[in-house]
Amino acid sequence: MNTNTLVSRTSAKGQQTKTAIVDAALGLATQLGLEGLSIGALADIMRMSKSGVFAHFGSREELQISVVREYHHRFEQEVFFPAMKAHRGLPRLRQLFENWVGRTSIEIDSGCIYISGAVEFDDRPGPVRDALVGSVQVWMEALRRAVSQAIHEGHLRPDVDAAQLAFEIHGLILALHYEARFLNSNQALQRARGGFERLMQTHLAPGPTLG
Amino acid sequence: MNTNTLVSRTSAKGQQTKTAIVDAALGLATQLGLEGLSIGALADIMRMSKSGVFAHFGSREELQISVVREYHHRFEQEVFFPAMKAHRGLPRLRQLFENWVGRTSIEIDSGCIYISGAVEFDDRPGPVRDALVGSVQVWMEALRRAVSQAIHEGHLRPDVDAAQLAFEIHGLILALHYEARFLNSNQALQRARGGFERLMQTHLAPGPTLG
DNA sequence: TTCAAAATAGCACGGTCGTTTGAAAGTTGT
DNA sequence: ACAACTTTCAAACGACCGTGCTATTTTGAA
Repeated sequence: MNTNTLVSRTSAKGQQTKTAIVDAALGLATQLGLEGLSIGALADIMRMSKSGVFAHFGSREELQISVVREYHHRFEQEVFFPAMKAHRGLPRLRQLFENWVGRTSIEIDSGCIYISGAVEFDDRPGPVRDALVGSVQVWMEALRRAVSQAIHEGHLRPDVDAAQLAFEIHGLILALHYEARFLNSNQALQRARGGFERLMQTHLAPGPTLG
Repeated sequence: MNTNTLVSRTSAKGQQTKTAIVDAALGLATQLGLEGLSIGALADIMRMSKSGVFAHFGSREELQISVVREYHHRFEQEVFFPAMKAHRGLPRLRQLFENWVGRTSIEIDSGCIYISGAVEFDDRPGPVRDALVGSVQVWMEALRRAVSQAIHEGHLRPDVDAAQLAFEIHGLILALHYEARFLNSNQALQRARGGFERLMQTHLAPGPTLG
């Protein structure tokens, strides 16, 4: 019986080193950006030849896309899924934001490729940009859904515009990233948290739910 | 009488073409970022030789710094100074934001080097980063001052934290730039304006001043 | 153990980059 | 018009880039 299809022809060792390469590439990309990611530098880190690294992807673009996918996966694991354990509505939205802020804080030393990638690829069409936009939109949609649920659960006022609130939350994260990472402000974290709290207070539904 | 100092040795024609080069360089940098700014591409646009362009600056870094300074100058002219004609306090703050939003909207086709530069240079120390940080901080300080004045004029409540409010306004601009330019959202402009209005309403001082 | 397939290495190509050098062309004050 | 100076050019350098070859080593299953 033929266990191999025509496409799948990688050995166990192959996949193993490939994920190790993507791992290192993600580390490089969070520091230098997806555009700063070079196969030569990656080969040095991996102690491999350039062509050895290259063969796993076939092109630099494919390598960049692999990095985007890996980042997407980690973002899901560290921000999205843990927050799903919180109660639907305001608690989950709070947890979502807190996880997001936590990740952004960690990334003060390393950078977020959803942010750096947006700047690098906003004028550069192609599959890398498409992968980036796709990942970001999945996450944005999840955020919007969490806001909507907080409204429908009666935690936030029913006249709140979910997309508008998500936009403003996004802005807080972007400002946190900007001021902490670029301007070296050590107050940015509390500013972002404070902004979120004020945002929630403003939109809180009246009634039995306490602030 | 010696009219020339040791350093100043540029002719009228020299300055003229230099500013023309910086002009073109700014256009290139707003599209491709300061890192994407290459002397070869610039020479093609100017129909000059690479070394001809290069000679005006002595190094790529100096060219980038010249671009940052020119951007700073235009930002002052188009955002800051016009808003100073509005009445001190809330009207001036509103005008400041509106001019900023207007510039960011225009830059949806071209990019803001205060934003792209922050991403490109947040991990790259050196004189270019220093110039960028300096310019941004001057502007941020001006924004904070405008908020403070709106508080002291009695337009905003006295317990408002000026730096916190400036942070949140900054976030709205960043989100506008991100979603309009990268995600191609055509609602981002109204989202940013709406966020600002809600921000003002929330912090408005009670009393004779109407919303 | 053998053998085909997969992984990796070595090397070279064409390209772009910032920068240097040295000479030619242009400008400017006298 | 001449001389001093500035601006511009062409060419080349060394470094790095992604990529395409070919050969070698390693893997994994029969």
